[in-house]
Amino acid sequence: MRISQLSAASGIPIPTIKYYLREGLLPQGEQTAVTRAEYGERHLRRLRLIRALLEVGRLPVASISKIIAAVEDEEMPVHQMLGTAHYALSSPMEPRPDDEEHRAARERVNGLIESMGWTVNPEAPTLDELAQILVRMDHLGMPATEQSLRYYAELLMRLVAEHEMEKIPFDGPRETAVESLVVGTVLYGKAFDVLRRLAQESESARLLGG
Amino acid sequence: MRISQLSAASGIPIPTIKYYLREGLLPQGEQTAVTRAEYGERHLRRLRLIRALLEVGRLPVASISKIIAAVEDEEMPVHQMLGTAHYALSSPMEPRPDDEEHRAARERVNGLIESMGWTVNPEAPTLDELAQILVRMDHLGMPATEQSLRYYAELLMRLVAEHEMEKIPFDGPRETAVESLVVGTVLYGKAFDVLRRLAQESESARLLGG
DNA sequence: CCCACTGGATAGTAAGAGTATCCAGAACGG
DNA sequence: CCGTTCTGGATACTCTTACTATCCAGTGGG
Repeated sequence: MRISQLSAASGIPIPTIKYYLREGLLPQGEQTAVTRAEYGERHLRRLRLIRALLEVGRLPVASISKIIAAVEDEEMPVHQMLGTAHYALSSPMEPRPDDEEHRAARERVNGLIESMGWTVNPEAPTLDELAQILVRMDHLGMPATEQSLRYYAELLMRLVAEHEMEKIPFDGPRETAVESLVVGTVLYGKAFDVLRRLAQESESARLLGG
Repeated sequence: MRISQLSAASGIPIPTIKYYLREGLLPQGEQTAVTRAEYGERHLRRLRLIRALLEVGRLPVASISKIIAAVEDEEMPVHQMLGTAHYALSSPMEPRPDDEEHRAARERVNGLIESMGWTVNPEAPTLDELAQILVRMDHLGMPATEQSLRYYAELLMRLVAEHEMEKIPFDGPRETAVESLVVGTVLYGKAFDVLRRLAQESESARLLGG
């Protein structure tokens, strides 16, 4: 497959594909001559992954690039790779680390993780992200109670463990497993979000009359 | 409160506040002279809402502006207002409406809504958003089954109905109820997403050894 | 009565995600 | 074997979004 065919098959313009190549999102094609390279099924698949992360996950190209670098690093254990993906998914924080409010919220988060018995890297930016959300909720006068947080956490853990992780083909090739994890993280996350809004709309219709 | 004090209290620079005023995100202060206006607690609260939607919800300013216009339109019923907010939350689609795959996925979504007995406006862009996600999942070789979708939907409905909607102060002033709804939609949605990633990391550590 | 501050208008900036142009070197079609 | 079409690679341009910066004339407190 030459670049024009890859473009036709994926629906992505050639200059954009070249851009992804430059940014390292897409691996180089197999060079068959100085001015010729051959692309394959893998490139098509990768393009679909990129577009899903971009358009559904709204991830910046730079984050996708980091995720893909981790996916392609054969040395990296799969669990650590997922950590990298999660890291890239976290909204970049620009917090004052000396913020007292944030520190207090972060303590609440630590307590939650501990009381759930979860194993989470204390360095994970996800934890600060959650703390940040708690701070905002407080500011807006609708604080989240520990009780409801624990309820949500419990429920999500059940869901992740029983319905998401078990689908990951850990016995297949590494790249497949790792892609499934990333796609699962992003697309399932989004699907969840959308379903929540639909449930909310329906419940609002029931309560308020639509 | 003059603008400089509003800026100091909120931590947002004056030019940015002026920008929000221009864009209609923030209501004008009470004009006390040609070159003087007075801002109040409401403006501070509104600024916090804006920043939460921007930084946590990652909503574009234009969408926030639409939401706020709906919030301030006293004529609009609360349920319809929530619809507007949901509309603004949906990722803007740029689909070919003649896409056969999309239509099929949309049928699956319609079926899901019906089998759940939910009341959702068939025009809601949220439905197309979900269909889009299903298409991507198919493309990436990890299709979602009707069964798991129904499981998720059921679970989310329980959660929304029993733990989110009941917190909304429908008996208070309209603006408060409506803000709670919007904040709930966005911040709870995000909190959920973050908790899901934490659950996933913990489960991954358990399964793959961290 | 004067000078820092204000609201309003206009213009400029920085980051992110492409798009467009150029170029010289194949490749295939005739 | 030769001209047209494509290609990879490099560079430069564009468009959008969310701010920032400047300017201006008009207060209003000390």
